[in-house]
Amino acid sequence: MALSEALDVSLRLVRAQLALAKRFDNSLSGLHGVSLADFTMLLRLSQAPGGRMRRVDLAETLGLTASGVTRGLAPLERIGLVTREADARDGRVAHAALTETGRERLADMLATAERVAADLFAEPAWRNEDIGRLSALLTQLGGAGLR
Amino acid sequence: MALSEALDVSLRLVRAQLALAKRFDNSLSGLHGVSLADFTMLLRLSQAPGGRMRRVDLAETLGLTASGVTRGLAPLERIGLVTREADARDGRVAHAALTETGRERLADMLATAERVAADLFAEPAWRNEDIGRLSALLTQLGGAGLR
DNA sequence: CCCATATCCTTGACTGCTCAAGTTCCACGC
DNA sequence: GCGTGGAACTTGAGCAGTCAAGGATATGGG
Repeated sequence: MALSEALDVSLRLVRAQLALAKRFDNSLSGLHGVSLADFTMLLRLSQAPGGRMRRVDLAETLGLTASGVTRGLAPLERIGLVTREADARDGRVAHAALTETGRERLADMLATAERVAADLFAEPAWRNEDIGRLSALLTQLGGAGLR
Repeated sequence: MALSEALDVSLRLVRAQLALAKRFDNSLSGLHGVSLADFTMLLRLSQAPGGRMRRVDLAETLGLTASGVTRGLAPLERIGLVTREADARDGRVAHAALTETGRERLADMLATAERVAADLFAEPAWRNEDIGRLSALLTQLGGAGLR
């Protein structure tokens, strides 16, 4: 039973992500005690103006539900990398904000994540051009095809 | 803080997979009551000679642990899509085998999965050439860089 | 033959997410 | 001012996977 190339590439992508995520998870948890999901949360926070975001917006950019964010943020708050800040104008919203410690620890995590990523594309010697191509194709897929 | 392209594309891939998997999950569970993981298991089984595989080999090709396979297969056995078969020569190994029902149901699932995949690459009108390129790049990533 | 070691598989405890329900708060029409 | 609807968030229950430990069977060396 032959699969179409579209389905084949979809399954290949799922499989690749599984292995890739494991690599990041192993390095990050070994060296910093955080998961890839934790790291991604912190990174997204750091990219937001002021290092803070409404929790619901954080969920949106991460592709999680609001409750996923609540649960994921809890341990990061407990260990002091993130704080919860109330909104002055809207009593419903709570912001998640990187602490100074969070920013410092994130810098270390980022260094190891960069190393893992570099290793990943170094093994069969990727050309920069191909990394860019892959990036463009994934963006095309994620941008319009997925919602 | 600028990310390297290698790290950026890694995170993009993780994010794309999340959305993509949700799409497949929604269609498959809505129409057939199975998850994408279930579908993938059945599909891999169907690709093996005789529609049967040692459970440990199934784990390997799926990128799961043996215990993940045990847990994932259990409900499929309960609803009669898969059976457990003992090995005559080696008492330790158990095979998972597609039943006739499993084969029939899988054909339906495959049709909807194909439809989802086609939709995915139809929205911004992918060129066949680009799908092939993406496939090749993911293979390069999954083949050597990840294990 | 028997013991040591290794392989296959399952199970218990845990993690990280989901969905559904509930709480609190805002905004709007009257 | 006051209900009504909706948005932001949390919480309980459940599902899908992990790891670590354990049971059963195979294999190879004395």
